[in-house]
Amino acid sequence: MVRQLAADTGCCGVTMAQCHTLVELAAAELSLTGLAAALGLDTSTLSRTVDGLVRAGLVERAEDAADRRSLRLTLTPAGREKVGLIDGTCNRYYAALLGGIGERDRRSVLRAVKLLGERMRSLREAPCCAGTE
Amino acid sequence: MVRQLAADTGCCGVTMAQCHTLVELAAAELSLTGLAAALGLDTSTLSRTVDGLVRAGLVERAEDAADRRSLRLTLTPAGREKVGLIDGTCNRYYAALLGGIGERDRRSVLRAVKLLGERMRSLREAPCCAGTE
DNA sequence: CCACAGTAGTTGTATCTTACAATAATTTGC
DNA sequence: GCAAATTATTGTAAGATACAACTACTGTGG
Repeated sequence: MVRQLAADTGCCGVTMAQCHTLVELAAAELSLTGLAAALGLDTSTLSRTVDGLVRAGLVERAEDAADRRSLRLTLTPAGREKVGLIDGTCNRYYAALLGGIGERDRRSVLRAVKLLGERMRSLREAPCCAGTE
Repeated sequence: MVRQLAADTGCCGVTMAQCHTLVELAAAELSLTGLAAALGLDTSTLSRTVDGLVRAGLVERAEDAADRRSLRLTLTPAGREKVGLIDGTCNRYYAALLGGIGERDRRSVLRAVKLLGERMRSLREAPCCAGTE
């Protein structure tokens, strides 16, 4: 059962939700609501996710002097290190993914993914069924 | 990217897991283990997912005459109707997605997605963090 | 200035998704 | 014919997520 946990938390030792949160916090220091908006999740969800990250010593909750209701969520050094690890893993994965694709195709794939991403953002609707993966 | 949009709620009134199961069953009548293999999930998970679909009147569990341990999982008429609905929704979504992309680009996007899919399947590793967005 | 409306986080509760382990019912292989 | 393998179900456990209720604060209009 411990093994299951390790396997399930295959993202460099954190869960997916934690991973997304860390990466988002690496991009910008945020409040909880800011984080929720950035990730499109509920604040209650994020509050608990952040709990886990704080317990893991990867994130710190600091008071915002300007608004005492608000949090300033920051990565600890360990948190930054973890993000580096995550980035490395992702990059290696993408490299492996693209590595098997010819030079010319690769360029077109990158462009296509960019196009699709933009298009998806502009639709921003609840779709249905991810399709063939 | 896929995950972000595919996740979240209501796939035409069924959950995501149910949706995947239905679509898989529409492609082929399967046993529980067959379904688990097709979807890469545990049989216990699928057993419960199927429970829900049976309760919803979308799937039927029938005995397999040849092997009385085994199930023949089949869509009910309502189940088939639901799959039609799902297909329609997906198709409309994809149409909307591609509709905003020029004719020439569209072809390249389709090809790129195909390439990526093949490449991913051949890697088949724990991916770690869906990446940006 | 102060009551009251609005905002930020947390906690309670509920549902969904998933997996591993144990179990019951069968089938199959020797 | 019995031991070993297979099929499905159930028990247990964890994470992800949302909505609603609650607390603590901020900011405004009288």
